[in-house]
Amino acid sequence: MLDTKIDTPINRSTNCGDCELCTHVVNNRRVRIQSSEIAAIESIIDSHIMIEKNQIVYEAGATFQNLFTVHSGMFKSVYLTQQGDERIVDVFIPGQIMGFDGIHDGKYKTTVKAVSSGSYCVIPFYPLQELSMKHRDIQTRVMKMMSEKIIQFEIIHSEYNAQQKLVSFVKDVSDLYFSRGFSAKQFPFQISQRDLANYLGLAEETLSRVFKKLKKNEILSLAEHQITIIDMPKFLQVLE
Amino acid sequence: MLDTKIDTPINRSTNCGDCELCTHVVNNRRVRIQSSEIAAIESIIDSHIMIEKNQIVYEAGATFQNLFTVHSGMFKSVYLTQQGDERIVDVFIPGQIMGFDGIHDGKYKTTVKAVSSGSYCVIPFYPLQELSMKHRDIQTRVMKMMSEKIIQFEIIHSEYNAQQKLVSFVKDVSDLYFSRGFSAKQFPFQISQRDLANYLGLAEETLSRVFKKLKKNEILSLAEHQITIIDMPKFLQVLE
DNA sequence: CGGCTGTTTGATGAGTGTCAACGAATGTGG
DNA sequence: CCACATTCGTTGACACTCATCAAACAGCCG
Repeated sequence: MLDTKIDTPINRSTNCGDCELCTHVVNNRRVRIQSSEIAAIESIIDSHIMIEKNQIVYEAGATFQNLFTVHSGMFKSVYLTQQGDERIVDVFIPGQIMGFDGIHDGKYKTTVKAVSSGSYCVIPFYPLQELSMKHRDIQTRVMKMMSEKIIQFEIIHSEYNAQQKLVSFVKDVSDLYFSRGFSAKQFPFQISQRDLANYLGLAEETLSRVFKKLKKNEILSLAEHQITIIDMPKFLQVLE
Repeated sequence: MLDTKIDTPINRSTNCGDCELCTHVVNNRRVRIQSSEIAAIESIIDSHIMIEKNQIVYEAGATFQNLFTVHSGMFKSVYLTQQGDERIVDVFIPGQIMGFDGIHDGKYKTTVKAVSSGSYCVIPFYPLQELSMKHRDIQTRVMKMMSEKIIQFEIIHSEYNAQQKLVSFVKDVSDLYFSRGFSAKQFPFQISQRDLANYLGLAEETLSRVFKKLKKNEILSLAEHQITIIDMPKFLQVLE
């Protein structure tokens, strides 16, 4: 993997037409779909809504109407268990689509909140479906995005130890930034260790100890809400 | 939950028009979509292909062309890790759709095999897409099924102990049978404990001990490839 | 400055994985 | 139909990862 570009650390964002709806990955790089279709999509979306930390994008139980795409910042999807505790089931970074869990029965199943301040776009679903009836490629894109999410979950459901869980998550974020032209080795990381531990199914203390160990072994460090992958080969070796 | 019907144990199957493509759940029961649309779907599918235990429905890496629906029996979806070991990432029973992991980039990501002998139907994807361009409801059904799968994975990714993992799986199977008019308390269960342990992320020995404990506590028993839920309230209590 | 929230550290134990071995069930070939 | 091989499930002993509890520390904001 090459490092082509290192830019300002906080809230790097996608341009319109760069989210998953309008792009797909070829050789680790994002490529746009046809511009006529992008124009059609742009005509229905509502762009760049600013949001503060901990504010809500959509709430579990609310009527499903929209999909959303992250423009900048990081978002978390929270599921409330029957026992009443919150479990973070997904984390989103710029370009990713949120809201697929609402399609099934017309109600969102999770609550999505901003982890840090950021911005997002609104994609009204029924207009999007109208477009899908006319543009086959748009229908295909939506299904492909959902398929990708299914694959992501199939493969996550993996038997990793604590260190591998963390490294695997950091690698996913790294890959996503890289596919959008940012540095794979250094990027913003605003999610709290508490939230991350919850998402990875670990105790907060365990996660803290794993970070410490990774820093001691000069593999990875976290400082000022910024991840630095110190030694990429060693980093990747953790997952073997 | 009421028990309306107890039938022969092995290989109970769905009728055509009863799989997830043509039905949705209302109040724990499956209801069919419009018959004109079912007819359209039936015109493109290839029905009731018999298959023996361990035979392959589709293989990881093969070109995506079809979705599949289980008609009878049980199927497993196997992912080959980079280290070369097999992890079972999903399990399917009658009515469920297989193959969504192929849409994303045109290649299946997992291999699907029959756990027991059974039968399945083939749904060619591009003809299905053609239908979706004309029938909005069909497009919606496909997206809803994918959404349901996403939700299923979001919620699985849960922090259960060994006993809860098993009970949760058995409950999912029970619910699915019940929604199709079969007994919720007694149903066929042909998957091997090895496969099930793999799927649940447990050691085979641990799973065996959990079954033993559940039997001792008169909650659940497994005999002759048949699950019996002995005490439904106690059974459900395990998940609290 | 005090009161948050988020992170770190240490001590301890429960839950599971691993290893080894055996028994039960199932399949196979003569 | 029997003898053997193979897969599948069971049991016990042990080690290890990680959750839990308790407490202190660091950073941030009013």
